[in-house]
Amino acid sequence: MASAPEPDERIPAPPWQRLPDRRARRRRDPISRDAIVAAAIRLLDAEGLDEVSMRRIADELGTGAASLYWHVGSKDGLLDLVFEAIIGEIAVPDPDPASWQDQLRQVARAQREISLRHPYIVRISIGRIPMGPNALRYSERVLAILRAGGLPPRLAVQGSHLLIATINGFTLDETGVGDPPGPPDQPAMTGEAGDMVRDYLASLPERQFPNLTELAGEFSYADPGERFELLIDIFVDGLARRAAAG
Amino acid sequence: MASAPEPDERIPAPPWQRLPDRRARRRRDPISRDAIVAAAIRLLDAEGLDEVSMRRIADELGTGAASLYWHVGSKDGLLDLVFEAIIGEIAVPDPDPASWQDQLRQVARAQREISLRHPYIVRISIGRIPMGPNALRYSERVLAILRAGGLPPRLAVQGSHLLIATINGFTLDETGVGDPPGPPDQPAMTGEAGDMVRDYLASLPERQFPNLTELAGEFSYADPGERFELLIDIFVDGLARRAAAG
DNA sequence: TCGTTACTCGAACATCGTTCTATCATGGGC
DNA sequence: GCCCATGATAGAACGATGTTCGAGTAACGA
Repeated sequence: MASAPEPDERIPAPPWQRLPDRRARRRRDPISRDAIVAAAIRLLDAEGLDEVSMRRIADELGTGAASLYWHVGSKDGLLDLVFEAIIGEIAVPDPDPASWQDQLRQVARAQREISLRHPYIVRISIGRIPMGPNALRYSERVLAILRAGGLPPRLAVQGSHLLIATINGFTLDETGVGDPPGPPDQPAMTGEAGDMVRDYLASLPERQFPNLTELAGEFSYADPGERFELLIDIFVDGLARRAAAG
Repeated sequence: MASAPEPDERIPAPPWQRLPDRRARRRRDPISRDAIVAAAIRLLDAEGLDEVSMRRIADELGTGAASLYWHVGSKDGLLDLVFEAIIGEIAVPDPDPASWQDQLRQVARAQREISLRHPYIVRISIGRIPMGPNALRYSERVLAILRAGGLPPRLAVQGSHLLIATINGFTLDETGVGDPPGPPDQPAMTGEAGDMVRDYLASLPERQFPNLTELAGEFSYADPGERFELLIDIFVDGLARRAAAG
């Protein structure tokens, strides 16, 4: 590319210029829709869903809350954009008929990883029908894998739907308790809190809860990763059997 | 099918309980802990989660919002009680080793029915570890079924956990959109909204979304009941295979 | 009868999402 | 050159939320 004079190139003011001294820093970084979404995600990751408000996001950008509304319309609109942006992070492999089950497992793990990196998305997704470009691309590519695997139309559509919902249920359980840096007034299911649950279950009246008391140890020893692998094993196996039977 | 009439042994309160320890009711005034919970559930069923505030509940009882706090401590504490009350509605059959898979299906259907009758409980349950007496009874009885089916300890615990989470994921999807209770019990993804989704998917660029455009029809004709049966088939089958293998 | 305990509730506080409106900056048409 | 339509900013305020405070009331044991 040669140096053709572009019409909209902005020439920065020379550093020695002191004429427009009236407002030295008048030209602040323009807040854009993308900048707002980025700030929101940064804040959500760092502080959790409950700590994020329009005013907090605006603070992060050095402006007021009212300014955001010109760009994103509402908090709900902003969360739509956040959801779309995050769903765009998930990578779905190109379909390979020979290994569609393994590919489904890959997709499941990728979705879980995203849900762990942004522990609020499942809660954000709740009232929303995901129909942005990234969401459509995601659905399209999951469907492609299932169809390449030979699933009939209805089973493919239902299967992709159920896979996503199932992972969401798991992730909701996994990330539901405890915002990232918040003081654990609610015990999470790991570590110290897991011990608390185990001890409490073990302390129950044995006559009334024979299984809970006997199996209390299993509750504290629950490795989420292991449990997730079990879940996708169950799901993918079951779906494959269903596909072979149909 | 009904809950077992066990001798009511005293269950100690879990260490993270957030309710005030008030068990003495001196007067027969219209306001009591039970009355508050009942009013909250009535209001939640009628108007949906977003429309329910402490002031609205207090109005329903002919008093002020501040009066509720002496009984339930906080809104979160009240929702704990609501969750407990609703989980108490689920009936879990007595274990029968010969038909544990069918019994699991029964449990799954019962849980879904509760989630349809009170479309807000899944969202209420999110930050909560269900450890009230009714929740414990529920877990205990589901565990009993799985153990009677011969599942080893860890698989039984993980399986019961995963079953509940999976159904929650499904129900979240089913009841997520349309918070106010629509007069028809038909979920939100059918009828007019389903047609809208189908038409939109069909209108997408075919080159970029070959599967979505081709299968658009399947999206509008999604019967939630059929899909749920598919889900529990997949899950129970997969779990049974896992039990036989291990 | 008195005092302590059990309970009620109006008023107020902080915070939330959102709207209103005044203002600023800038670029294109005269 | 000027001038105004337009894109964009942001302070102030509205109504609603969960929650706290504290003064008030009723009832029972002593």
